[in-house]
Amino acid sequence: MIEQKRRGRPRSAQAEAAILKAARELLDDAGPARLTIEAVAARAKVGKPTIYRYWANARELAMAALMARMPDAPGVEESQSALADLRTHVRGLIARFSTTRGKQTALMLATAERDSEIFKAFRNQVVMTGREEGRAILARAKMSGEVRAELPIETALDMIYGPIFFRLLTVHAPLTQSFADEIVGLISSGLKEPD
Amino acid sequence: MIEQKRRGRPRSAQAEAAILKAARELLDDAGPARLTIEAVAARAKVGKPTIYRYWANARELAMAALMARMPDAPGVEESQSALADLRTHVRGLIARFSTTRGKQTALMLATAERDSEIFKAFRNQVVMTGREEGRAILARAKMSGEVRAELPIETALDMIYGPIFFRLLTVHAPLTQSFADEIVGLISSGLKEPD
DNA sequence: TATAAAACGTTACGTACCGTTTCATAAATA
DNA sequence: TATTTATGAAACGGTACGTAACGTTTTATA
Repeated sequence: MIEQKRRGRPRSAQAEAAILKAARELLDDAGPARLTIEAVAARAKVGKPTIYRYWANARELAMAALMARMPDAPGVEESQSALADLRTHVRGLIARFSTTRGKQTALMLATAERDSEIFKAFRNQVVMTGREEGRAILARAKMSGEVRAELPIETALDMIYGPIFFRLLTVHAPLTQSFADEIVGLISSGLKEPD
Repeated sequence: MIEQKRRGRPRSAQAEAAILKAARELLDDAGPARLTIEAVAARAKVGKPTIYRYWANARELAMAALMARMPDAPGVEESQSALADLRTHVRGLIARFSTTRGKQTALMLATAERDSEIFKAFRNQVVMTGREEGRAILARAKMSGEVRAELPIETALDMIYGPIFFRLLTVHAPLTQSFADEIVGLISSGLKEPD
């Protein structure tokens, strides 16, 4: 992809940065509900049309701002036990999502328009990359025999990410590190009486 | 509770019914986003203040309309195997929630104000009653020894409801009956190689 | 060097809902 | 009959939307 030089005045990277910065500040100060285009424009000292040139509406802008914020998953180093790595992975996941930003991210994910492009990008970045790592760990666990070969990996992954998401959104119970341990413990040993 | 006769003109049960009917129709035709007080008032041929006399805002009205719609859980009859009953329970859950109404309900749950009274009522009706049944089944499974005594029941419940909720909201994979079977299978047998 | 293209900030516009208030009217109790 | 409360209709001020028009600024191209 060669960068084709457009004819007229180039877009101001400075304006874009100011918009994203203002959006982030509004997310922190006032929450996603008060992230309005007009408020962002005022705060960033930018015209509304400039914002609409980059994003279609306030939701997309919010997702962009959150994407720029969410730290990447730290990445789990392989140890001898894949299940131990899984535990580390889930613990990290919970740590990252039990922040204000994490909650806002989950809420965004839950309420966004399902078929927009930005939603897919958002989902891919904030959910699916973490999921990739989980999938790799489980695959490794299969190889090493720590886990049975017929394990339905996708379902197992949903049983890891689903409960975290669930607690984030329904807040019926706290999202603690011990929850991570229980999830992994339960998924690895099942409910049956140990023989 | 004796019904204390109020002094003036009584509230019109007919108006309330018309409002709820209009709200349900709008949910079906246009989705939760287009359920506005003005649209409901126009459709129900009712004044806006009448609506506000019953509900504080459009979200509460939407929850009320959905509550009136969600069918109660059918209730699982006890069989000899508690785990078989659990499977029936989860299958029923998925059947009820993979409808348009189920999706709207999940969305409502995810986005509602956490501390409003109506939210608690809503959550209690659409989530917690089902959860009660799941909890009872798991307790029975403990009694019968189908499940080990140290099982963290609340976490196990989250690992049942969480994944369903997760797929409903992220739509990364379909919500099928076989998903129910996999969840129960996975939770009851764990990931370990069967010995 | 002139021209066309594109983005800029400003301002204004019409639309959609919000939640509230006012009003005359209807329906109940005291 | 007087009082009280709910009703539907209409209008209110307010917020935010998304778009269009404007003149200005910055760039590539002819």
